[in-house]
Amino acid sequence: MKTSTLQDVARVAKVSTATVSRTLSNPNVVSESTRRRVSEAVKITGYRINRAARNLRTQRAHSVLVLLPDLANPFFSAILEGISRNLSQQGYSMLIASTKQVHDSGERLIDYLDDARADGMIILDGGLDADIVEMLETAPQANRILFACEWIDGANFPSVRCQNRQGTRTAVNHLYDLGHRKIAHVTGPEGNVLMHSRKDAFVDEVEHLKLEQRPEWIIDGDFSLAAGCQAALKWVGLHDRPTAVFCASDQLAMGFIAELSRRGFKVPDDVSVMGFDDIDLAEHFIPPLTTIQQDRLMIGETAAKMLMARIVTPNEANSDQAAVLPVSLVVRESTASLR
Amino acid sequence: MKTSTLQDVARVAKVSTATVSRTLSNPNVVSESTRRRVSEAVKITGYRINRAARNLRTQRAHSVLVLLPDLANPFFSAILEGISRNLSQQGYSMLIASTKQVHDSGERLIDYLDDARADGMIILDGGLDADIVEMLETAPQANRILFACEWIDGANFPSVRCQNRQGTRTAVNHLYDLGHRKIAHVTGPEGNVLMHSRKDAFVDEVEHLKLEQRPEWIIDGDFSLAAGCQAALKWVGLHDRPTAVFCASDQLAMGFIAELSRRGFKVPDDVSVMGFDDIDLAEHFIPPLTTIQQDRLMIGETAAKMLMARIVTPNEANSDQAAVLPVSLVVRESTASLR
DNA sequence: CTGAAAGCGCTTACAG
DNA sequence: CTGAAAGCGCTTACAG
Repeated sequence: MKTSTLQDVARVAKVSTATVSRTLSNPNVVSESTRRRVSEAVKITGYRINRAARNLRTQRAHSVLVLLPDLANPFFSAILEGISRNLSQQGYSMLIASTKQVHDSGERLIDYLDDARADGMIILDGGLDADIVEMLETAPQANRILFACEWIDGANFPSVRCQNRQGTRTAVNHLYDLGHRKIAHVTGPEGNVLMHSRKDAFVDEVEHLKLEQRPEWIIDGDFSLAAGCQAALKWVGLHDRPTAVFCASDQLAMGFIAELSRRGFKVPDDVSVMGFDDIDLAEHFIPPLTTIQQDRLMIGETAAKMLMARIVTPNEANSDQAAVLPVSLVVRESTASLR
Repeated sequence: MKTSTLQDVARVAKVSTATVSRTLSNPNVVSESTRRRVSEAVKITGYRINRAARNLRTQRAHSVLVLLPDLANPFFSAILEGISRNLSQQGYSMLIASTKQVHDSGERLIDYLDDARADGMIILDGGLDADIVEMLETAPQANRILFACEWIDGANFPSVRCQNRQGTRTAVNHLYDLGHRKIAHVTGPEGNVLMHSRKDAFVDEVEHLKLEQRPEWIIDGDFSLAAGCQAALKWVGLHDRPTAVFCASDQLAMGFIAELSRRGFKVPDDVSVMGFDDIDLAEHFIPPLTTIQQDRLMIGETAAKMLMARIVTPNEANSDQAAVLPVSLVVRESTASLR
């Protein structure tokens, strides 16, 4: 069974293909009777538009590429959901690839835009190499590239992110309000924009609150469970242990707590621990994790919306260079008053 | 800056577009000197193929749709990674959508194939409505549809899955070998093929080992953390508590354990608990989870490979109707000998 | 080994 | 409001 084309519909409806096309894309420019005849013919023939043909003709791929650092990282799933929701609403498809894979396959990121596979891209990876960033910046399609969650310092791409600094301040103040005066921070990976943003805000706030600061209370991590475990060992080894620890991600916090309980420490009795993100697991963890919530669904939706605006009306760009979405404190049971 | 086309390359190389096309897709059918001239011209013009044009001409979308029940579920990320790896190797792109979203947007799944957006689809959702399944089965492109992880009982689609029955048997025997004779099972969601497959295998194996069986030792769940918590409450309420519990998913097991420790029970001291899947978190959980490992990366790769074979050579299909991938027992600390 | 030409299935000025 | 015609950028028999 051959799938039917505009021609087939036109023949059945006894109109030209132009008219069928118009009827389908802009019904109110044709007459009532034409509309009826065409929609009847569509039903009879079982016509489905051929997107490849439309894409070629309109010079639009009608799809957007989402670029992740790593497909296997569950942090991104809710963001994808948000992006996809907004995209499909506008008849766009979502293409997914990981930075690493694109690189390994010898392709260049910009190829996706160059070869008409995608009309724009949302990049969730702030760790791109400098030469790749430069290639993206100087590309003619640069205005159809947008970052979400992470971003590139110094580059001029629009971005969607959460209030990393504000969230960090809120976290430190939550611990402060509970009476904690010795607070440690487990950081994200070196070089990561989120890591720096949160660490800087942490240092600032601790200073602002006139709390004691020690270099060994800033513990290097990398957002992962494993790094959280490592950090816990460092904490255990400190002579003068902080009574509270703010971790740059929930995964870090979970690893931290896991390792501590393995060694006989209790959270929050022996130390209060906070995360950042509020991933699904956070509320089911033992103990349920106090954390800073970012609305990943909204980050995704906002990113898609901003990108689509730039794709549809490329001229009016640069009106919204960045969207910074609010975060909120979620108090659960991994933090407690200092006794 | 306009992107250059085959025409531009042809002009610079002083050959026909046909020759350029040949050189690019099948270099060894042209002469050495032509090859040199063309690749020189490609470099000069910065030519990138226009995929929309190629797709239209070749009647191939060069992309595959992966259909998830739910984008926000982290269980699938490793599978996507596997699929994407294989696909991009063959120059194919990966489109992602969720069953729910497609349905909500008023589209039909088969549209993706019908309108030349995708050449095939990998469905990770065994819970499709019967009418949708029928539409897929009777479609002309039915042979380019494949299920992975889950499948549809009674439908004739090829599928990739893990050894659900064998894994379950292995789990029960692990507990048996540790001395447990009273073993409970927390199931997946009613109606789910994996739930039935694992539950049936559980019942069979318990019977085969001549263990005591009681209806209340089969606890209804649904793969989620929350359901695991619920199940734990049921276990606590039993007069004669099983000494070991096999959960149909890791998430269930984690919820189960979390709720138990909230109530002062210790795992594995008071009860041994096992999961199924071996998700990333399993080894970092407290206690690290004994579970049945399925290789999600390989499931993804195998699915992509099987589908691509059917897309490239549609005729030779039906040679491999199902791939059943091995699982393995991973013993950690959530199970222990009965004392 | 190479070129001229047709055509994939649409959309969109242009003319009426 | 409608149709004839051009053309998006490729690939591929066909002929030489």
